Amino acid sequence: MSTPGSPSDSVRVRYCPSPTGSPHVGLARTALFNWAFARHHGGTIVFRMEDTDKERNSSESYDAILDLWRWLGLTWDEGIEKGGPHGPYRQSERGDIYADVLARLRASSYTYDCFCTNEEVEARRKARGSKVMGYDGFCRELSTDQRAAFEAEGRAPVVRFRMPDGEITFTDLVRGDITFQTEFVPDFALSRANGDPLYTLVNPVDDALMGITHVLRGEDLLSSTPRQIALFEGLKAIGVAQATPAYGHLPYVMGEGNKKLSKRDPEAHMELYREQGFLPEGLLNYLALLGWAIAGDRDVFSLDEMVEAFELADVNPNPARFDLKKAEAINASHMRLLSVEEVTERVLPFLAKEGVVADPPTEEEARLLAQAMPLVAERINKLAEAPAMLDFLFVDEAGFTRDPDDVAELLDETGRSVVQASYDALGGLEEWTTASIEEALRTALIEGLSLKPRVAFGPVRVAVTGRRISPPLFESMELLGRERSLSRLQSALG
RNA sequence: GCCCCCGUCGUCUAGCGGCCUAGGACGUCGCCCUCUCACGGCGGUAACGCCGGUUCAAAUCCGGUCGGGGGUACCA
Repeated sequence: MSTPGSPSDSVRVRYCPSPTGSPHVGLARTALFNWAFARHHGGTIVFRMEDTDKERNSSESYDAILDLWRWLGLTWDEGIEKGGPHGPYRQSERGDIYADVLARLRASSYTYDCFCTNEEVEARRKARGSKVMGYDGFCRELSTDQRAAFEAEGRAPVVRFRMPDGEITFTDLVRGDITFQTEFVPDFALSRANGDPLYTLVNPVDDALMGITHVLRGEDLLSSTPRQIALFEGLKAIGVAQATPAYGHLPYVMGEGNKKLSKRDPEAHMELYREQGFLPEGLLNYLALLGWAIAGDRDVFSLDEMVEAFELADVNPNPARFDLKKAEAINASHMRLLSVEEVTERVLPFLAKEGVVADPPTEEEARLLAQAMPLVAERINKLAEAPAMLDFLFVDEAGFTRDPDDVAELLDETGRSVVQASYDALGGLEEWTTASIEEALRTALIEGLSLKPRVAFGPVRVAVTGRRISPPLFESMELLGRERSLSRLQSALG
């Protein structure tokens, strides 16, 4: 399976979302690529929660992320709710670990205490006319006197990492070699003045402690990579890290225009797609297409096929725009891959939510549904489209309503005369079957009234199903039954 | 400003020096099927940002340029 020099079964990757806000498509796409990569190589997936930001964390978000991951089927082997040898897996519970690492780092020459305020740094930068933003290294070589003076002022230091001189080159797993001159990478803070560790510290520390071998993340983190690589040298020196992971930066998922899909954009939220009735496998298939292709002439595939074929070298570094239309088309393809029984199964929660059937459905409802779904399954592209197509069959006569717009358009005077003729033609039918209904109506309307089919059946459809759009009319009437069908034709006249 | 990334149809992409008068998918347009819708079928539309270089040969390699994006925090 594994070849020399390529990732082997020792691959360890991680999901590390922070529970702030609702899960984003970019987050899911990144998770998917990590998942596919790890599964392809028989590796291990660690799930940890980066909940260091006390201000923005929420348990709702935490739950939403786990819920989403389970729905999508993005499994993991170690971490949140699973445990493992490197826990705890919530950063909020790892304070002692970070404090210890920070203390050891502070005792080394890799860091130094910095007493500067942002204002002071900015003032110095302006005075110097420097083009490089960020910290200027002022506190790098503080004398004991200077230090004492700051402390006498009541200042508390942040711990800063001392970037080495020279350049840092790494081989990005999707982009190839990337080099940064460290003069453009300022010394960065690892902790706040109050001692709280920052993301810059905890993310690499956890990767180190959890033995992460491959870090696949968003392109937005590309420019922080030299800092992490430099930090890893320090972590290795103090015995916290064994090795520096390999990094791969996945392309952005963009929204409309040229902006990165932002949290404020409703299309960015994964819940939306779930609510609309996307299939997890359909959504994931589409997400996979954002930066990866299984073949030149094919874009519908299963997750198993993706795992089989996925290689990081094939990931396209270009940013990709999220295209709802295509996402829906891919989803529709997956819908057509399901059996009617499977579609029925998946549609059930949507029907229950809309009150079309009980939860769980009654025996009678289940029976009707089994008859109706073959008509519906092939004409919906998302699960949430089902209730509107089916409710006319399940609603009782007292609760039956018609779409006002469709009524206005199709049940005008001529429309009602068509309905009347239909009522007359069907009233005496001996056998109530799709074929006999169709024959009777065609005879009465097409031949009798010389109407064009679409003109003839439109009003009948609205009368019986309440909508201009419905499953096939004659089949629908058979399922509805003679009594209710006739009663609806009748009520459409009044 | 500075640093980094990116650049093939409207969109997602295939392409890794000759198979390319550039392929597929979504979209879009036209037609067919048809009781609505959806499906399905057929056909059309449409791209290698630009300029140099390397080479017998470049969408593919190199340089530049232009354009887009991101990063420049005691956020993550």
